[in-house]
Amino acid sequence: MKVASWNVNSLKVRLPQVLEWLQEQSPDVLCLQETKLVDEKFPVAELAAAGYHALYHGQPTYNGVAILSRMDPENPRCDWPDGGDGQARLCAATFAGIRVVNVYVPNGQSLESDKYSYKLQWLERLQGLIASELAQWPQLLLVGDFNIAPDDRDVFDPVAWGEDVLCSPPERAALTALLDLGLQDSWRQRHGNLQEWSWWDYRAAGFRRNRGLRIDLILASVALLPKIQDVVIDRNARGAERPSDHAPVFIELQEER
DNA sequence: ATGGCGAAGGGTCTTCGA
Repeated sequence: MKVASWNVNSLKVRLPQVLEWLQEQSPDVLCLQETKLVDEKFPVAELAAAGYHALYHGQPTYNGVAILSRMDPENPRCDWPDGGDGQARLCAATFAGIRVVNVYVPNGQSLESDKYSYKLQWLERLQGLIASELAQWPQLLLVGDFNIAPDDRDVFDPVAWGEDVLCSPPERAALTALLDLGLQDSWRQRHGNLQEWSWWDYRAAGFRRNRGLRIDLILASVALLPKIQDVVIDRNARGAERPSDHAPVFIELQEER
């Protein structure tokens, strides 16, 4: 099974690229972040024509997440048990017994911002949600745009970036707390000390100069670790005409037999 | 050289992203 994650920075703009990528890579599941679409405008028909079901959870202008899948999504859920806070940043479903939780973690803006404390609160709530999901589905993938570079190997210039937002100790501790539930950063696990990025700033020729961060992650529960065949960041998509600033990331799992 | 791009909504600019 192939499960992918991609922050598309507006599905309205990026739909042609998404359809092309689905055709080219044929993932079983593609989790999207920053769709920036209200549900009424989600391109259900175009994706169905490409052979994909869609579970989507949007809002006007900001955020928005979706899960596209070959299989019908089982036990779908969007947002929190209490109904959330109006920010469409989470959806989940089960495919062939594997729970896929798709998140768009708040950016945080700066350490002084209210958005930063919201980010830390959001991550703490996510920890509770993942604990309960794991209890029900030991085979779990937590994927998405985490807006956290796990450590300095995931930053093009860690000295310049320092402990600023995306790299601050409290954010990294929140990520560690998630991992401590029984998850691993699958790309890092597979690739040792390799340095690749999943996001490059639109400004300052970030992609051309390969100045980026690895903030789009696929966390796999320990029950899935023996099944991992490969984990890939597809930087080709970032070089497209009118690209998202994020590249797709995907994991390939050995099929049950 | 600390700003540079891109998207959205609304409207010729502001806010946000990371």
